Amino acid sequence: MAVSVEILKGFSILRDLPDAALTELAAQSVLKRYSRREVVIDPGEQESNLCFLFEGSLQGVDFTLDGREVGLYFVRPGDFCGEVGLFGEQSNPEFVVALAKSQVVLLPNAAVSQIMYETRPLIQGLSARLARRVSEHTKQRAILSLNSIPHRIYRQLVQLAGIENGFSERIEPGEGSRSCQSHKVTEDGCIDIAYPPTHQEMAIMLNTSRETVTRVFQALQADGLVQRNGSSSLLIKKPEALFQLAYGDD
Amino acid sequence: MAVSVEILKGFSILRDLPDAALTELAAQSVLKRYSRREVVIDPGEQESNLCFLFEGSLQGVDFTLDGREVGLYFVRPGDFCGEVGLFGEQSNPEFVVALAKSQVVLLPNAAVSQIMYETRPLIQGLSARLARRVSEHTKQRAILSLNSIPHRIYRQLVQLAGIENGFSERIEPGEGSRSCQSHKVTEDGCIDIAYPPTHQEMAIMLNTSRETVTRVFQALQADGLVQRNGSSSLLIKKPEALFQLAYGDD
DNA sequence: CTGATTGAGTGATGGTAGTCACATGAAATA
DNA sequence: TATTTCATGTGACTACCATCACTCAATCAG
Repeated sequence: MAVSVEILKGFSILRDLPDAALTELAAQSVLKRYSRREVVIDPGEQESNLCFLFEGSLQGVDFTLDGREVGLYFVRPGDFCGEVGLFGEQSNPEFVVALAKSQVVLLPNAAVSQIMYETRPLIQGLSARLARRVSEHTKQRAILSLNSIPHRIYRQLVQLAGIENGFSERIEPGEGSRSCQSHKVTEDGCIDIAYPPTHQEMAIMLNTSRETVTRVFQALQADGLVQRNGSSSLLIKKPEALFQLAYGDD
Repeated sequence: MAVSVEILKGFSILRDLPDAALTELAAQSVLKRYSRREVVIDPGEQESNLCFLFEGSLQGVDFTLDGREVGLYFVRPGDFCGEVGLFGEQSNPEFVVALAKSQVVLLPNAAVSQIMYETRPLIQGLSARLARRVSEHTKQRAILSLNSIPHRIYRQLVQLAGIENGFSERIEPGEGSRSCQSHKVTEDGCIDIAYPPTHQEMAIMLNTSRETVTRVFQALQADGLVQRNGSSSLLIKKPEALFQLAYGDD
């Protein structure tokens, strides 16, 4: 059941932990496979975990009273989620579901919360993650403020492609800057988004309807900006043009 | 310039700090008055502060490229903001402006970040605050997911009135449960919201236009649910009815 | 006391996208 | 291979609200 220390070290937040702590954590953690649509974090459960995504794709979602689904954030390989449940009284406020077959390393919250305040790099990493999550929420909120829904979709795509800081500096094909990237740059300058969200999943992130997402994608495909390859890959064929659409002042 | 230790102790996160740390912090902090519309936190500034709101009302806002303003959260007396800038590489991601004349205790970030990892109750309180901020973002995101804009406004009002958990248990008039409340319950069961946001300020929180907020408020006033008393008080006259409107399944 | 600024109130109008109702295609499961 | 489920594609219709262009009232500064 236990996971090797090496695997844990693959996640940046755990990299600088003392070996003793790492072995301890590794002994209590498990690697679990999830299939599409499976619930990874359920706020109802009292036993919650810190979830490190090894492979696949997750989404944080909230269900409102009227049954509507709200998309909160995506989790891509190399990142983790479920850290909010470690702090404060209440458990994690939202659900996390798998968007695709995924492999997740589960660290029991109890194990982490026991040592986190004693382990400087751990609490440092966790609170930095919280701060980053706030920033991401803010960024997403800014996207939602656009009242042109196509623009929301363009921006979300820019986000997913990881070109939100422009496309000026040339990115080398192959390995990305992070440990595991979810998007790869091909030789001809296209960006390949692995396990892209479905239209429905994008719709709930952007507060719009599935049909509208479909229509916008149709237009983008017609202009040759993006291209679907089955359900596991979305190709951004003209990143600069997409960026221009998303942020251009025309 | 310095602020008394007693004032700092009025804020729950600082209450449990050792006296030595408190005196140290008090020596470096200042109490500053802001008038309406003044900027309390500017992400551009490198010198940033942790801002404890003593009196008045603040709002976190983001400005998008196209000049649109986005409302992120309200800060009410007794609470603080600016904690995101303490963590991670980047500074605070958003602006905080005063919605009304306010008094704010400013703790320089540098002073706090120097000691926070050594001071257990401090890092504990700060990370709990971060977690709570994430939860609040999520809650606000759920409000935004409503596609009926009147409903968004009803919910925001319920939030401001502090009755988001229903109005079943009787709240005693006078003092609230927290140290400083921004809403008071009057003898006849009304709720008085102090320093309420303007229509424009609500509009940017709810991703709608000022005019629409005005029209919805008109309707609410016509039905006798709410009432304005000048610019510094908004009276919720029928909290149950408002709650029903916000969450009723009819 | 007076002009200026800021917040609130109101009508008219047009575009947009949500909703409903399907059809098609592609996986997954039997 | 057959059948079901899920994701996508598409049209028609209409409600809703953003926008613009104002007025009015209150508050503030000079």
